[in-house]
Amino acid sequence: MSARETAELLLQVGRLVQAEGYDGELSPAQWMALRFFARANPFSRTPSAFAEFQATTRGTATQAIKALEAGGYLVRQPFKTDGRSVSLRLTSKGKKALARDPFEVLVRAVDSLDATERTAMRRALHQVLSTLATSGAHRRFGVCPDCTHFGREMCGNLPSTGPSAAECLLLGVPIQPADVGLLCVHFQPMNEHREDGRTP
Amino acid sequence: MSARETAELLLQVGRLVQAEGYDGELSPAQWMALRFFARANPFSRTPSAFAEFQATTRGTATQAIKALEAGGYLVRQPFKTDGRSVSLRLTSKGKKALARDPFEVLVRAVDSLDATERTAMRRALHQVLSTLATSGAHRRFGVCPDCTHFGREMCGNLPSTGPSAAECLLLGVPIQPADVGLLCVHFQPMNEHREDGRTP
DNA sequence: CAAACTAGTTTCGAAACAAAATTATCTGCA
DNA sequence: TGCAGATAATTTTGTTTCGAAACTAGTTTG
Repeated sequence: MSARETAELLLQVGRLVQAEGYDGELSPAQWMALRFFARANPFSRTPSAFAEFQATTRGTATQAIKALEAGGYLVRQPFKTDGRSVSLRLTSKGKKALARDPFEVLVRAVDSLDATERTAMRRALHQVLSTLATSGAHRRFGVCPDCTHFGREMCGNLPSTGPSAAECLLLGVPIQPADVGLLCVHFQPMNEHREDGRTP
Repeated sequence: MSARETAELLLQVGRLVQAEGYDGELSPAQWMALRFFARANPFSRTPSAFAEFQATTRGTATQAIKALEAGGYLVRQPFKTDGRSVSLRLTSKGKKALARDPFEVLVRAVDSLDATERTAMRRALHQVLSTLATSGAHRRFGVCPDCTHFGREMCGNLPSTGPSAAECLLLGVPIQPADVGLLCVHFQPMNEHREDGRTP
């Protein structure tokens, strides 16, 4: 009983925020893309990653990106290692636009909650998202500290290695300190039983 | 910091559920309409009320309703008191369709939370919605027990009036016991300071 | 080197949308 | 009463978004 009511409230919030997204310079999908590329780590700033994040198709994702690029909010940069992939990055115009993001009203609304309520909600939402991700076919995005593949190297005793470097164990590459808080496509949540037989 | 993260999670859930809505017989907007008319009280089963609930225009709302009517999920019935208004009602086919609502995966996900988490989230969402509604120009929908206009008549001492009837003080009409838990357009939340000068 | 695969793009038709115009009905005011 | 303005719903129009499928180009595998 209460579950249905709560779920309806969740949907209401989503719908309301999406409706807000129509005012202003960008469309809801374009705002979403701008937000994503602002929050995604270097591995994840690709059209495919955004498509997965947005739970849509690559074709649709391309169109939102194309519009943002034409408007001067994003610039593309081909990968060195893989000629097929491109990396999207926010321009200064893109960064400035984020300050006018209609989504900010939601951030402020959440901010007006007191701290315990906010953390309770965050925990609950995390769990709901996990449940949804396993029931559907969608990938979850997360940040390094919550990820199985995150290798914290203790502050290096060897002077050659820098002090306390982070590393992605999946890709075997170092992670810049500034990037550990960004979203990643390769995110694999820790401490989760996988009931299905999927191999990641 | 945590507020932004939490807000992003909210948006994620919304997007994910909307994407689920594409599989099956109805479109996301149509599912939303079906849900609304199943949960709205007799005053509120109109195209205009749905448009406000959905934060969209009346024209768009009409189209979703038209599709549902053509599919045999809804039937219309003109109001007696006002020749302009129509009341939409779910057919048995509409009710059966609700059981296949893709939104049910979210209900189940919320249901997998433990009780304290769930109520905490519900309270938090309520407050977020209130904040959003006052910041934007949107009306909140709610149920009688939370509404200023709800008049609980103590169980009538006069034998002529029925035992413990509910009444809407705004409209001055009795409310069926089955309807007090349904959504209402005329909902006015209790115990809320209005900082703006709006007169309801 | 060829086949299979992957990243990204393009194209196309269907649906959803907002905005404006339209019709019918109701309300208020003289 | 009669007329002006408001309201409920619909229709129309043009735009945007979306998914699906076809397509290009680079990469990996055998």
